[in-house]
Formats: sequence, C-alpha cells, structure tokens
Amino acid sequence: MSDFDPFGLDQEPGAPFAGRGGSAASSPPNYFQGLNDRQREAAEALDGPVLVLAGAGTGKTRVLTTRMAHLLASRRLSPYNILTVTFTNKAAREMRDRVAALIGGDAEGWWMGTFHSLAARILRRHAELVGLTGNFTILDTDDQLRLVKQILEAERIDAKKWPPRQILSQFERWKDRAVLPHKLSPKDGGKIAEGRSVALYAQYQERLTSLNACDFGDLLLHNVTIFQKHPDILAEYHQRFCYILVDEYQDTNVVQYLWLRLLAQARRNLCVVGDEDQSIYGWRGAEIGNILRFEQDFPGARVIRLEENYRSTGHILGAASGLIARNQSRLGKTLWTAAGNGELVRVRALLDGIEEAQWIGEEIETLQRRGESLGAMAILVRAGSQTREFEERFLTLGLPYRVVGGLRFYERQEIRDALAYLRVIVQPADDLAFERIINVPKRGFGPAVMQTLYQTARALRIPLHEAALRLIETDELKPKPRQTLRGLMADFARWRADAWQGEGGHTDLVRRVLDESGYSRMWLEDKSPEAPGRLENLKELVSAIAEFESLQGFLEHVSLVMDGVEAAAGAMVTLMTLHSAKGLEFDIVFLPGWEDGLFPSLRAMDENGAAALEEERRLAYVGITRARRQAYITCVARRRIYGNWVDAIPSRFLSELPADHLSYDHIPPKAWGGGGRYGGQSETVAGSGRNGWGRGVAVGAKVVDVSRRSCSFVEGNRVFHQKFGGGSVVAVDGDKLDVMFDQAGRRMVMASFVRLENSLLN
DNA sequence: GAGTCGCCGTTTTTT
DNA sequence: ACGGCGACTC
Repeated sequence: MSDFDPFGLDQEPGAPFAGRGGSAASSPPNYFQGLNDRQREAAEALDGPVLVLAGAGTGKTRVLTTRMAHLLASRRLSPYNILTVTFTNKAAREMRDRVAALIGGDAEGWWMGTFHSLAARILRRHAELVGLTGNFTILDTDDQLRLVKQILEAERIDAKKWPPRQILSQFERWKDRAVLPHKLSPKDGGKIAEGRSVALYAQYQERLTSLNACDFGDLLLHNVTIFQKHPDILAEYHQRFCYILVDEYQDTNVVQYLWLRLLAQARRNLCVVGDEDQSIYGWRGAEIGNILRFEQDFPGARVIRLEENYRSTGHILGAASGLIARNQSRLGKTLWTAAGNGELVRVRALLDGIEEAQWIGEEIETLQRRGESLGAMAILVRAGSQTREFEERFLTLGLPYRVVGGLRFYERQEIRDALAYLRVIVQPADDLAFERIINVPKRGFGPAVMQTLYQTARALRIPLHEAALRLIETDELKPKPRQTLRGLMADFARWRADAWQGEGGHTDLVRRVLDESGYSRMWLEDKSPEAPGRLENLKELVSAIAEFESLQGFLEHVSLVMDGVEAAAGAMVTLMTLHSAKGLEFDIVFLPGWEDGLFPSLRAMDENGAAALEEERRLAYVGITRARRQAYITCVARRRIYGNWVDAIPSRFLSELPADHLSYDHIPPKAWGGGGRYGGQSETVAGSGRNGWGRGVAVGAKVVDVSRRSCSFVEGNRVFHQKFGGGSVVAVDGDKLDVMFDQAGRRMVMASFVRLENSLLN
C-alpha cells in the first residue's frame, strides 16, 4: 500500500489534485500528456451534457480515465461524487486499474461499476419501497427459467408449444423497455403462450416479489420506479453524483437510459462515450436510438468526435469505413490514421468450410514461420458453431488455439448446485435454491414428498424451507423421507449457525457443506468422464470464496460478476465470435464465413429487416477494425448447415467493401450462385483437398500425411489432447483411442486429435 | 428412480 | 449432425 491517499481522510477534500508530479496551476497537468487535441477536449469538457463519439481504436478509455483524474483535480470532489457506468465487469475493472495508475493511488470509494452492480447497490438501500427486503436474491437464468416453467405448468400451458426460453425473453424485452405488466393490455403479448403472456408476466413478477428476488432486468427497473415515485430519494443521489460518465452508450437499453436521465436531470453533467457504428446488441434490447438522439435528449450537448485511430493501418480503416458508410442510422465519423496504408485486406473464396479452415490454417502457419506470434492472431466468426471446423483442423495440425466463450465458471451445473446450498444457508426463503438442491444428491424424495411440500407451502403461504420444517413435526410424510428431511433441515440449521458465528471461517464452512451434504461424494462416485473436472471446479469455488469477507459478499459477487478466471492467453490462436471480440484487438484477424445468410445472418434479417441488416453491417465493421496490421476475409461456395450441404453466395458486405483497399486472392467466377453443381469438386475435397480454383497444391498434400500418421499409438502411450489435456491410452480401436485423461476422465478421441505427450512426468 | 428413445431446434451474450 | 430434454419403460 502506498501512503499516498489522494481522497482519504488526511487530506482536504477540496485539495486540487494535479496528477503524478503535478505542477503549478499555470502549466497543464501531467495527465493530459500524450492526448491529441480531440481527446483532450473531451477530457476537459467537464460541465453539461457531452457526447463523445469514439470510433474504434481512438483511445476512449484513455479519455474517460483522464477525465476522471481531471474531475478530481480541478473540482472540489470526492471520488464518490462521480458515477462511472460500464457494461461489463471487465471494462469496470480496466477503468479502475487505469484511473488508479493515472492518479498514482487506489481507486477506492468510487461509484464505478456496471449498470447492474450500481443499481443493485442502490436497490439494497431502498428495497422496501418496491416490496423487497435489503437482502433480496438476484436470480440467474436457470432460476428464471424454472420459475417460468412452474408458472406454465400451473397455468396448464404446453411448454413444448411455448418454450419457456421464448416466453422469458419476451418478459426481458418488456423489462428492457421499462414496460411493467400493468402497462400492457392482454393483446400486447401477441400469440405467444396462447395469447396469455401478459398475464404470465404479471404472475412472474408477483412470484419474484414473493420470493424476495430480482432478475437482472428488475435491478434497473426497480431503481427507476423508486426514483420516479420518491423525488426525495432521487434528490439525494442528485446531491451525491455531481458528474456522471457512461461507457459504451450505444449499448444502453430504454431502462438504462431512463435511469441515467433521472440521475442526471438535476445537474446535467452527463458525459456519454460510445460509437453508434459498434452497436451490435439490438437483439437483446439495446437501443441505438439512445446515442443517435442524445443531442435532442440533452439540448446544448457538446459533441466531440474522436477520429484519429491508433490501432489499424490505412487499408484496414479504409475498408471498414467504406463498408459502414452504407448505414443510414449513424451520426458519422471518419477514422484516419497517421500510420501508413499497410497491407491490403485480403479476400479469398474457398470451396467449403473444410477448405476454409485448411486455408486459414496454412496461412497461420506461414505467418508463424515469418515470426508472427499465434497470440497475435484471431479468427472471428459470426456464429459459435463455425469454430468447430477450425478446431478440427487445428487439432490435426497441432496448432494451439483457444476458444473464447461457452459456459462460464459460474454457469456450470456443479457450481450452481453448490451456490444453491449457500443461498439456502444465507437466505432460507430462497425457494428456487432450495428446490434445486433438496434432492441433489438423491435423497429419495419422490413426487409424493415434493407434492406434500409444495402443497403445504402454498396453503400456508410460507417458503418451502419453512414448510419442510413444519412437515417434519407432523406425520404427513412417510417415516423414511421424514427422517431424511429432518436430517437435512438439521444440517442447514447447523451450517447457518456456523455461518453467523464465523466458526472456522466461511471457506471452511463451504467445504464442510459440500462434504456433509453428500454433494462432493456424489461427484466422487460418479463414473462419468466429467466428474473429476467438476470436483476440480468445486475446489476452485472454495478457494474463490476465500477472497471474500463473508458468504453474503461472495454471493453478491457471483450473481453480478459472472465471469470466472480468464484462461491464460499464451501463444495460441484465438477463436471467438464477433460479438465477444468487441473491444479487443489483434495484429492479424481472420474473418471467415462471409456468405449471405450466415453473415449477414438470414435469421436476424427475417426478424428485424433493414435495421438488422445495419446491425450486421456494424458487426462486420467491428470485425475488421479489430485488426492492427492485417485482415483476411473468406467466403465459401457451400457450407454444411444442420448436416446438409447448402449452396452459398458471397456476403453482400464483400461487394460493399471498397475495392482499392482489398486484394482478391482468387474468386472463382462461375462457382457462385450456381445450381449446386460443383462437378467433381466434392470428391476433390475428400481426396487431395484441392480443386481447380485453389492454389497451393503442394501444401494441400500435408492434409493427408497428418491424418495417415495418426494410428501410431499403442496402449500405455502418454498423449496430449488440445481440449482434454494429458492422458494415457487405454485401448486403440482403429483410428479411435480410448484415453484416460488426467483431468477430463475417460474418453474416446480420434487419434488425429492427440499427439504424443512430450512429458517429463511419466 | 434410472436408463433409453425420439423429437425438436439449432445467431449473437452480459449482468 | 448433434445435443438436450421430456416422456416412457423397467
């Protein structure tokens, strides 16, 4: 800890802070050093509404953090007078770190976080005003779905015809737009759920309240309700938040907009930073209109454009700019760079997805031989399913890669189960948690027991947990389940007592809960290949808890910060979706799958027409602008979709790219848009992997070699698999291996997907 | 209460 | 093609 304490108690609150080695008032403070004119203007325009239109790679985080330092230094403010809002925890963390570095102190005491974490913090203080208590539970998607299913069941609506997922997302879209059930008329629900979705929505909200729970949408929505109904409370926050900063404003939805507007309305010191050209979350409620309308919403707003790009070379920016210029819904910016033109964006057409993966694999190996690091390369896809072909190819090549995305730590079954135990300890009335684990591990509670439990709870209007406590005192249950239930309830009582007394620390408590409940044993005795990994995850969970002061604190953290530990990025190619690539950058970027239907996605356009096409175009823009030095775009003539070969035509975005920034490696004119006759080409793919319109025949031969080589394993070999790690070969069956992996358990894998482990540990 | 069969759906994802 | 889930059977 440094003894420098810029906003601590031993310093005058109003003492001007001038940054590291700050100088006299006459010369500009240090923290402005290195900013360009526009950036500095944005960092200095402290008062009144400000819209910073920050193009990709123009240094917006730098502006935001400098602005914060400047606010502290030039105004008589404490850090808690500044509200800084981000979308992701990652962004919040980065901001925190960078501000701390800039001011040379700790970023403690700031109101800096995600919309949801800030809203939760506020809601805990005023929960009673919306019928909750301060210790309300924040539900995860699993809980939400279970709730919807229960309501459907009670209403005798066929869950097969009306998938709970779809109904829930209907609710969420309403919440995104701040539409509560009483604002809707029954027909607003359309045909969904036999036309009864509005009534279901009302029930869903009632259930949440009776469970003393919130879903993510509610956090913001309840805030807005409170602010609107209680001007005195809102006034307190006006008093507190002198300045408000918002990152990624183009991604805000209606509720978030209302929330900001309410908080900002008294002082009007609202600075939003965003890029309308990177608005790609319309499908989950984001309103690009918020950023487009900012000047009308906040008259007199100053608009500052950051257009100097520090990331990419000229051709990359030229290609991206030419493409995005086709959008109507934009305020307009022109990115430029002082760097040179660099390499042209390379466009390449291939026969199919297999070839596409082969070609990109070869290109990556070529780049690697030229000294490029794999860690500097990324493949950005439209849909997660596209990664498979690359994975298969890279596994045979032995090319290290990582896939970003997929299930995160806190979404795994075993983690959610464990958390449910903790939730019941902290909050016995948490029915959703209670029912999740009451019979996990199996305790022999069948439908009869569960029904009695539900009936009792419903009849007496009490939580399941309490119903269980009463039932064990009566003889409504058969002796055996009653005895088991009594034991479980006694366990919970004991754990809860320990939790409050802090006996042995909460880490120890969690370990005990998992052991004494039989949950650890359940996985220990499980023969499935995933079981060992799940036990590992549970261990990781226990150690994660150690970093928190209390169980409650930890639970709050997991419900709001769903990200686990990010996998270390070594020298590996990164595979991820375009959506998750937003905000990142790579030296070399591959953009495969530019075919109409896949990208732009036919599905998106069906649902949302022209607006969706623009959003897809923004996605393409995001993709290209991730590249620092080199971008590759590929498309294929046919692709396997749901098991069928489907003919494809090049994405319309390809023809929208300005030609003078591209080099067309090769486009086979007559293969496109044809009636699906590819002559002998499909045979070529299976065989040599080459055809009339490919190049690099010599490299193609390697494909065969690699796969031929693959049967040279024998029982007992130590092998390494990209996904499952190290393991020992148990049996060989043709080109399939039966491997006992150290971490992932016993699995059958293709021999071509593993290599001999060069291990000293054998 | 566990295991098997068949059917459905299959873009993007944070909190 | 494939996985997940619900229903059905033993």
